[in-house]
Amino acid sequence: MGQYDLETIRHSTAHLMVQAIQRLYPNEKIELGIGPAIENGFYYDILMDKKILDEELKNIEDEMKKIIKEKLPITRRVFANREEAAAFFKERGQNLKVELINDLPAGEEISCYEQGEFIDLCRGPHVEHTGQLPTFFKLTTTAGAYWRGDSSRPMLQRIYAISFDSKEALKAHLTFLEEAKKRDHRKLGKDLDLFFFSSEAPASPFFLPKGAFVYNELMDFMRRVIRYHGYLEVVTPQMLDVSLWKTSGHYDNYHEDMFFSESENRQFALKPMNCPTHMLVFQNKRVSYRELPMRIADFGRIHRNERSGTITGLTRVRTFCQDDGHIFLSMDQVQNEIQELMKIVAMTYRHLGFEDFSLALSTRPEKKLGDDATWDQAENALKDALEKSGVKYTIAEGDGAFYGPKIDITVRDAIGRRHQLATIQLDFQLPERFDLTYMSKEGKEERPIVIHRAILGSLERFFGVYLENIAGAFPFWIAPEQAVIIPVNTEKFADYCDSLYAKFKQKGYRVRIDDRNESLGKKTRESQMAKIPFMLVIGEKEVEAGTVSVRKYGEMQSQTMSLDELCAAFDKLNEERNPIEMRYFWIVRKIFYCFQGEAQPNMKSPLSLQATSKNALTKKPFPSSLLSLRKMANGIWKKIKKKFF
RNA sequence: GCUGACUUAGCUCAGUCGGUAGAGCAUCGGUUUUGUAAACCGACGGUCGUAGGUUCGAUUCCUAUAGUCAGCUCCA
Repeated sequence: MGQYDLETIRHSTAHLMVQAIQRLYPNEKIELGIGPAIENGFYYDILMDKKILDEELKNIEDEMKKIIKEKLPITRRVFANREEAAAFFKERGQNLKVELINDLPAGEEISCYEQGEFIDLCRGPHVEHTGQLPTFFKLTTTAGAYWRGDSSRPMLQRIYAISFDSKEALKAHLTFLEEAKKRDHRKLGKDLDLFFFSSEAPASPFFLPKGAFVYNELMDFMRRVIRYHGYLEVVTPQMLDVSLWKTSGHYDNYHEDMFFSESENRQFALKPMNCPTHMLVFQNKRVSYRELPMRIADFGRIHRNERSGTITGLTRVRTFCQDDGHIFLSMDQVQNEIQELMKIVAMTYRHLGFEDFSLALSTRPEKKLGDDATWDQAENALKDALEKSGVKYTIAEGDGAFYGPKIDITVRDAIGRRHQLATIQLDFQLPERFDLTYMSKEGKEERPIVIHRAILGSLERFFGVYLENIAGAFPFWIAPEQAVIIPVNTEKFADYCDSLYAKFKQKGYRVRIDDRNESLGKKTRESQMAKIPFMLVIGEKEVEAGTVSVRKYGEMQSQTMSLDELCAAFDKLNEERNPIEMRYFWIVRKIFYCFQGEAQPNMKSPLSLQATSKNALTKKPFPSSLLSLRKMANGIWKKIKKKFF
C-alpha cells in the first residue's frame, strides 16, 4: 500500500465503487461521468435511472470489499487514437465518455483501465490489483451534480466517499466532522439563544437579545476601526428608483436576484448593495483633490433574493448588512490605499482570532463591463500593490466582479476550514457610469477611481464563521453576558450579591445574579453550557472575607480573589475591545514623531507607522504582549524626553 | 433554480406495517436554601409543516406546496 500515493488509492477506489454499483444493479443502464479524487476522498458521477438511496450505500461498500478480496488485476489498455477509443465506448453505450474523448487532443494515444468485467476511460495511474486497496473508506452521501458543471446539461447522480490510507487518518477525519458538527453555528445559535429563523421570513435571521448584542458589538468594533482609519460613515436609503440600478448596471446583471416594489407608478428596488448610493453621496457636492482619498462607510441593510437552493444558516441569507465602504481616489493613490487596506484586514482578523489568512487576486470574468485596456490597468494596479506589500497571493482567473478585479481574503478557522470574508475591489466602471469627477490641483475635472471594500464582509456571515471559530465561547469583551453571580444560599447572601452586582453594573460590565431557587450544581452546569466567561460563587466564606470564588469558563477549578483583583482582571480583559495597535497608538505616535523630527499633518493612517514591517500579513507589527509594548513605549518615550526636552 | 432527503410539544427525540400520539429537558405550581456540570413531587403543553386526494377512518399512503438540510449551479 505504501508505494501508492493517496490520490491514486482514492481514484482506484472510485473505480472500485462504480464496479460494485454495476454488479449490484445489473439490469440498469449505467453511464459513467467522471470520478476524481478530492480532498478527504473521492466521488463518482453516474447517469442511471434508478436513484441510489442512502441506505443502499452500505451494500455498495460491502460489494466493494468483496471485489477487494478478489484481487482483480488492474490493467492498462491503450487505444491508438481518440476515434478508436470513441468507437469502443460508443458501442458500450458510454456516451458521456465519448464526449470526454472527443475533447481530448487528436492523434494521441488514449488509455483505459480494466479490472475484471469493468473498464473505464482513465489517464491513471492505478494500483496493480484491487487487493491493494485499503478498506478505510466510507460512502457518505448521494447528490445531484450537473454534467461538466453546466446547469444547462443533465444532472447526474454523484456519490461521495471519504477515503484514507490508514485507519487513524479515517478516524481523525471522522473526529473532525464531529467537531465541526458541534461547532455548527446553527446549533450554537439555538443552544446559546443567539438567533433563530422563521418560515415567515426564509433565509432571514432574527437576532435574539444575546445575538443582537454580539452583532451590534461587532459592528461597533468595526466602527471604531474605520473611524480610526479616516472613514466617514453615512446612512443611505433602503429603496431606490430602478433607474439608479440601471445606471449602475446591477439591474442588467442581477435583476433576477433583486426585490422590487412599486408605488405611484414608480418602480423601486430594495438595495442589493450600497455602491450606487455612495456614488450619489460623492456627487452631492464638488469634491476637491484635497479630500481624496475619500473614504465612505455604510452599515446599511441590503436584500438579495438568493436562489432558494443556495441559502444556508447565516452563511447565505437574503437580508444582511455589510461593513461596507467605498474609497474615492486618484490613480496614484491606489497602491498606498490597497496596502493600507491589507493592513486593516490583518489587524482586524488577528484581533478577532483569525491568525492565518491568504490572498487571491481575481481577474476579469466573462460577464463584464468596460474595455480590456481599463481592465489591464485595474488588474495591474492590484498586482503592483500586492507585489509591493511583499505578500504571497494566488490568482483566480475570471473570478472578478463584473465592474472590476478584486483581492479576496480567505481566513482559516480554528479547525482548519477556509472562509472567504473580506474583499477589496477596484472599480473604473461606476465612476464612469455615474460621471463622477473631482477638481484636480490644476483646476481640471478628473475622474476618480473607486475601491469597494468590506473587512468582515457580511455581518451575518461573519457572525456564523466567528461563532464557529470560537466554538460559541465569546471572549470577555464581546460576551453578551460576562459573568453570573451565584449565591450558595439565595436568601442569606442576597445583600453581598447585590453590592457586587451594583459595582460591576456601575463599571459597565454585563453581569447577572442567578437567584433562582435551584441547586448550585445546576446553576454551574447551566453557566458552563451557556459558555459565560466567569462564574462568581458567593457563600459564607466569601461574605466573611469579602472575596469572590471565581471560575473561568472551561476551567474545572475555581480560585478565590478579592473584589479589587477581580475588577482589575475585568478591566484588563475589557481592553481587548480594541486591537493593540489602536490602544497604544498615541504613545507610539509620540515616539514616531520624535524620530521623524516633527509630526506629519498628512499622516492619515496610524498603520503607516509600521515602517519596519516588511510583511504586513505575517509579521506582528507591535509586540504581541500588551505589557511589553507598554514597557517599550514608555521606556523609549522617557529616554527621548530626557535627552531632547 | 436543479437532484435527493427531512419536517411529531418551546428544545432534543421516540412512536403508529392506516384506528387522531409518548419521554427527557424547558415552562408553571408546591416542597427544598443548596459549595462548583441536572434536588424532589405535581400540572400544563401537540387538528404529527400546510393544502388537497385515496379510505368507513390519514400523523402514517398519494399529489401539490412551504420551510430546512446535503450536493450541483450561482454568490454584485
